[in-house]
Amino acid sequence: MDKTLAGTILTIDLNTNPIQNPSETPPDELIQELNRMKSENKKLSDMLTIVTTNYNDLMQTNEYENIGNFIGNNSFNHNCYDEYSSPGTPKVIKSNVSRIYVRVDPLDTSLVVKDGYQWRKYGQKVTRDNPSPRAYYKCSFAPSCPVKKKVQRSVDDPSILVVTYEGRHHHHHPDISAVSPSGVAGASSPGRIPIECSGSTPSLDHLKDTLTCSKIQKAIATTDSTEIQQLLVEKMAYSLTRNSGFTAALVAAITGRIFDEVISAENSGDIIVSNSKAFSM
DNA sequence: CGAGTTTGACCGGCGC
DNA sequence: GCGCCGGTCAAACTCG
Repeated sequence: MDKTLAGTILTIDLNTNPIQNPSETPPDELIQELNRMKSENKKLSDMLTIVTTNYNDLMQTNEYENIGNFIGNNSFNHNCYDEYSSPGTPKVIKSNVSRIYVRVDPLDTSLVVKDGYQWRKYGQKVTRDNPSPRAYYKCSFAPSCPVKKKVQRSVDDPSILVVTYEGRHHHHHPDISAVSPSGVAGASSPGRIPIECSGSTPSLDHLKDTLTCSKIQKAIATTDSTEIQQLLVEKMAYSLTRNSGFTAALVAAITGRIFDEVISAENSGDIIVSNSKAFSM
């Protein structure tokens, strides 16, 4: 278990399995920006602000449907969800609908995605445009919870499950510890940033409940907490790992910067990581 | 025995 | 109006 921040970021890089979209153009501007910031030895908070701005721009200008999350078998993935309608239709924002992708074992025929919530399957159907069946689930944790999800294998790549969430959970995450080996949880709630903190502080709990992608910048602006900033770095790094070039640049830039701060803090006796569990893998 | 899954039937929206 | 298709229902079934 590597509990260092640098280890966390590197682990994100190793565990993610970005699938390149052929139409995707590498965010060269971001790579250059990160390299420039690192060379100028900018402060982490400054880097976050700039990266977040570019991150939001990237998310808003993508022509293809929003990202997904690419992970190993039975792991949990998380990301920042834009809420688009299905591909092929005009880019219309559809409320409370999001889609993620999960890489699974192609030989595993079960349509099960472990996201920490409890789901009840209520139907399965073979659709016209995809030979693999689509499974329908309702959230069973809270009787009144309206959230549904649909799980179906990608027609292009059977090793990828396409999970479509509809609605938002209006209850707390039922089992935050059982979600993933990384201990990162809460991402099945569309539009929310998955943050887990074993030592709950009011500020972190507030973030956990209220942060959305559009609020990242505000959060950065209103907090001096290195811990929260690091969580945001993790969040953005995860989302941007679609591009291997950018991933490498991001990891190099941010981990280099964080490592510098950690080493500096250790030398000075300051405690930077107040909640190591949030970063442990 | 209760909770979850399976699966065929049914319903409603949409295009022709 | 009709047929197609995605989504949902609900009885039967399975499992712990």
